[in-house]
Amino acid sequence: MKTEKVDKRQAILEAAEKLFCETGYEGTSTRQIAKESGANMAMINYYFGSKEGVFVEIMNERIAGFASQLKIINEDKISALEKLHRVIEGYVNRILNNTAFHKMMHRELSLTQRPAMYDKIKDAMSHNMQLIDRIITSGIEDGTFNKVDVRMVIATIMGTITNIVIAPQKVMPCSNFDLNDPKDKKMIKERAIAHLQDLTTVYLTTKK
Amino acid sequence: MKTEKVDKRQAILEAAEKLFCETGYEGTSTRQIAKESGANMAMINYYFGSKEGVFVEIMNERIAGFASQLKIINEDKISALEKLHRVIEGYVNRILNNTAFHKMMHRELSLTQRPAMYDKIKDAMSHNMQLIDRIITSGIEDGTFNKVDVRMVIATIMGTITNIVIAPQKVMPCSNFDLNDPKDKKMIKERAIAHLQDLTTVYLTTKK
DNA sequence: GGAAGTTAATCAATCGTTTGATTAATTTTG
DNA sequence: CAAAATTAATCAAACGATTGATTAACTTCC
Repeated sequence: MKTEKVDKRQAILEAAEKLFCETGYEGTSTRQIAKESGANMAMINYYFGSKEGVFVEIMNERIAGFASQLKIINEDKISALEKLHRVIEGYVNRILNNTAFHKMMHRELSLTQRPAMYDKIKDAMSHNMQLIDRIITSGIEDGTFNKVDVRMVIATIMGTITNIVIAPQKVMPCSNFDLNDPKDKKMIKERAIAHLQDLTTVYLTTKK
Repeated sequence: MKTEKVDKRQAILEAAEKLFCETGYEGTSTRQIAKESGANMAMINYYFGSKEGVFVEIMNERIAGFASQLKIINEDKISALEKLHRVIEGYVNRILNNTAFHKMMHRELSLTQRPAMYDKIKDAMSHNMQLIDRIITSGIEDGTFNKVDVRMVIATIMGTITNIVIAPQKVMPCSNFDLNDPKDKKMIKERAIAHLQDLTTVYLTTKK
């Protein structure tokens, strides 16, 4: 018949991610997920075993997507500074294209409980960190970068982006702008990239 | 008798804050709060009306405490850079002395729901933002600072600190350090302050 | 004695999960 | 090929447990 083959499994994942982002993991009930996805409640346990199973699956898919998006930045042709700039650009774009998920990820990361999720998120993040660490360290070693606190510089790069996503009203408190509006998002992206590239250039390469 | 006058009201507040920090607002039950504080469950509603009332009271007390701690930085004697450095020092100390609360605050801030709390936190934060904004803007106006994206610089300062608190393993992933250990905390504080002061000095005052 | 503080018991509502039955699709078999 | 057997997907209903909140009785203290 009219085989409008709606993939309920996928519908559950998408509805759950939306709800987890909006109201948090604990704040979202399986009944809400079922209603939002148009699936029966039992389908959640049928496909994912449990509510937490849904969450884990969302994380797995996202992290896998992120990892595959990780480009090979280490072309020997370009300088450490250029590599860093590309990482910043990629990182800003990635996170600002998935603001809701990124907020959720940080929320769960800040919970001491749920150790499985914590480790999963941590591992995914530490990979990016090591990438940035190697770039900055190599720049220091070949003398193009100043000797700086590498881990703190990384905290600055990641923290700046996260701050923009989590508290956008803090960046432009007066205006009624919206990260969901593509026009506003584009503008914020450009500002963030320009700022971080400028900041790192000045801080890492200015000879005192 | 041994009138070790235990203030149940205060005990509830302290237990609730501890639990909210560890397991989140939704993840903490009133029964847990009662057990942890040694009070009867009805005491929670007797003193605070509701579970959310406890949360609001915690926020109110914390924010009030923070506001009173806000020193008058605007002595005309010192330069904009010096003012900024003092703000950084104060901000790092304040947040790293209340890491658990700060984590909880950010978690709640990242939830679209609970608008009352959202506004309360936002207002408390925007006050600090305006302070930093005024300092940087005045520095730009009198020519001692470069023309920078002020809001992005603020995002960098706040984001860096938050990043350290929320994901400490990202700062020192290899070592088994602990922000609850006073020795480690002191070290991280000093590194964060030194880094942010150095960063802002170089970025804001280096003539291109 | 009366207000404030405290308690155990209980409330309706909601939680995540499970059940048994039913339909739809696929595979096996004669 | 077609009937039978098997598997996958879906459903409404209900499960026991837990939720935040409230009640009414009791104690403490001024």
